[in-house]
Amino acid sequence: MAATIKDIANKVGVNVSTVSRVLNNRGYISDTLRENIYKAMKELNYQPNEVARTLFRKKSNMIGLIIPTVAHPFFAELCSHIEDYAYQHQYKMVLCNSQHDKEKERMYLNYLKANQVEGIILGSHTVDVEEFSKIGLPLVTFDRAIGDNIPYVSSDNYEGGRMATELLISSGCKRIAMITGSLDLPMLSNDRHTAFTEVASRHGVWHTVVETDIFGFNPENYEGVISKLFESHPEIDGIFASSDVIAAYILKTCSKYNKSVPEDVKLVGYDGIAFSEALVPPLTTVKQPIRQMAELALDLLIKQVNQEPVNVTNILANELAIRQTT
Amino acid sequence: MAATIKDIANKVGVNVSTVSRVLNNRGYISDTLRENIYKAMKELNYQPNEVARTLFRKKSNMIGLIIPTVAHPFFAELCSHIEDYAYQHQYKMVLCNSQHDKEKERMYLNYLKANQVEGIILGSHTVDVEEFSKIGLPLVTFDRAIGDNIPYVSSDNYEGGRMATELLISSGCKRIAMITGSLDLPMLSNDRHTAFTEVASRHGVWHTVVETDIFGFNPENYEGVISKLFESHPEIDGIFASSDVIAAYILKTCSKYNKSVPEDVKLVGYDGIAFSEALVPPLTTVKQPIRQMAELALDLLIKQVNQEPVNVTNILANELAIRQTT
DNA sequence: ATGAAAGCGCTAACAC
DNA sequence: GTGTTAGCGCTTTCAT
Repeated sequence: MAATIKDIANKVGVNVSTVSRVLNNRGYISDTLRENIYKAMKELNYQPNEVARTLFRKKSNMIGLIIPTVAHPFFAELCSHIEDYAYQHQYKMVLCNSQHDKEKERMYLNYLKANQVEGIILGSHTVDVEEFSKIGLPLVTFDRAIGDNIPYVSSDNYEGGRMATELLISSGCKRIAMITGSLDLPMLSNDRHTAFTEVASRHGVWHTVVETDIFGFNPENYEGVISKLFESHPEIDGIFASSDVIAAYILKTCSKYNKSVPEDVKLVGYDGIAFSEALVPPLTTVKQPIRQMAELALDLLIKQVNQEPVNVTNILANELAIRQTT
Repeated sequence: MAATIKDIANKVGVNVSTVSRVLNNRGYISDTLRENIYKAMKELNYQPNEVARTLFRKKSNMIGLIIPTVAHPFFAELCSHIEDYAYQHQYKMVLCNSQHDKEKERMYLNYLKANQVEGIILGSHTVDVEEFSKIGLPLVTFDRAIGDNIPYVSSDNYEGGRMATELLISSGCKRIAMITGSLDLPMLSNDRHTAFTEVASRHGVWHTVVETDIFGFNPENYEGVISKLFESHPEIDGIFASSDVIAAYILKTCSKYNKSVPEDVKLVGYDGIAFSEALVPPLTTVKQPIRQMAELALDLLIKQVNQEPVNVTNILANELAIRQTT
């Protein structure tokens, strides 16, 4: 059994409140007593029980992060940055992969609430909006506007889509396609698609859009969808992928169909994950400021915890990283 | 303020212990009372405070996972599977990225202990072994044997290295290289390297080994190291990479040096992460059973929590996935 | 400068 | 069947 504050008090022959005081540096304690108490703590290898402290203080120093899956590199990087920044702010992070499972998401929401997390960062939401509102906990979402007073952070999706599409067109593409994750979810990232069609139309460029499945990270599905596109529209000479992962599979499929990139088809991805640079050829992509997004999300969460006002809309600029697929 | 058990008791006009009883389904409660209590809970949107429960029960249902960084795809997949399996067992998971930072790792260790996690899964350890032993918490490590009674799980690194090297040689390679992460850390994955040199020597095949930096996921470093190898040994016709991420950069560098894979140089990776299939050409690799490793690790942890005996050594077989780089 | 006592929200003897 | 009480480990008035 780990030593408690009582053990320390008994050992030194003082009251627990005295020990508590040195623990929290409150009030006056004679130097010798303080020394003795520190010594006893060392000897008994004492560590304050943070659960008990949390119960009393009503402050857990813990946040929850709910994302579809950390196995997706974009979320992995996001998660890594959030954890990093949380650590700097003395917060621990419980990681929750919803797998787009409504039930799991709901369970986690309650779980987190019951465990007194101070707030939740949401990169996934399949559960109904009301369930979030009634949770009564500070919330920040990624790429989802789910309520008038729930702040969200996202990259400038429309502008990102615009840049990608303009680049394709200015590079000489005449027949362009967009391959995107499901557009069924009400996500801000759907603006990438809006921009694509608007820009292509404005330039009078032939274009088409194909959606992959809803689960975002399903390679078999990607390859099938892309192959089908190449079969039905062999003349396509430019593709905008809504994520770098999809772009990687496009690259793979191009190789299968003997199309060289960027000569036969040009390709632009989205996200700017680390792997996009390792691809052959290195992927031209719309680079989201992942680290800033992560830090901003946590800042917004902490502000809410501290009852400070926050902006609901938080859109960060992307950077077009022109590499060798365009 | 969230409703407490007291609020429910007051509302229904009973004692808190009665409410607690229905909460925990203990003892006899008249049906009508039970109904009333349930109703009150619904109305007040009551949720038991798990922090209070943890304090009393001395059971937090929480584990800690310490890894170098979840931004590395291998750890991302591992983490995802651990979380998945933990959820199935009613455990929550605190994610800790040590970034190979001794101080951060140490802090997290204490943090987790103080927060009464039931055990820790360690995919990173820069801290001294004694610090782990004295933590007095169930522990399971990945790829690291840090103590006689601390169970570890790993893939069969030697056998993996052997298969990879034999494949290179049987495919006709005459001058082979291994590019590996730092060998300075006392990790079991170093056996991949041992196997490489032993097998190559036994076959009388010329071979060389180059180490990248210690931080495992540093692209600039990878590219430099690989380029240097190609400059000094242009005749190399086979490479074994100690991770798929490194293999991806080798592929990229091959393209830079106009070496075609697998014609000019053959390549075998290690890990079997999702991305290895998306590469062009799809990467031949030693596929670790990541999901099983994750589940086994948690099983071992839970067994320790329940005071059940466990095997210290837990080595799982790899599968050689022969794709198109050999 | 230190101790005594109450209480954070919940559970579990022990009464009756 | 239900209430009373003590206590999990800690912090914080309020005394002295």
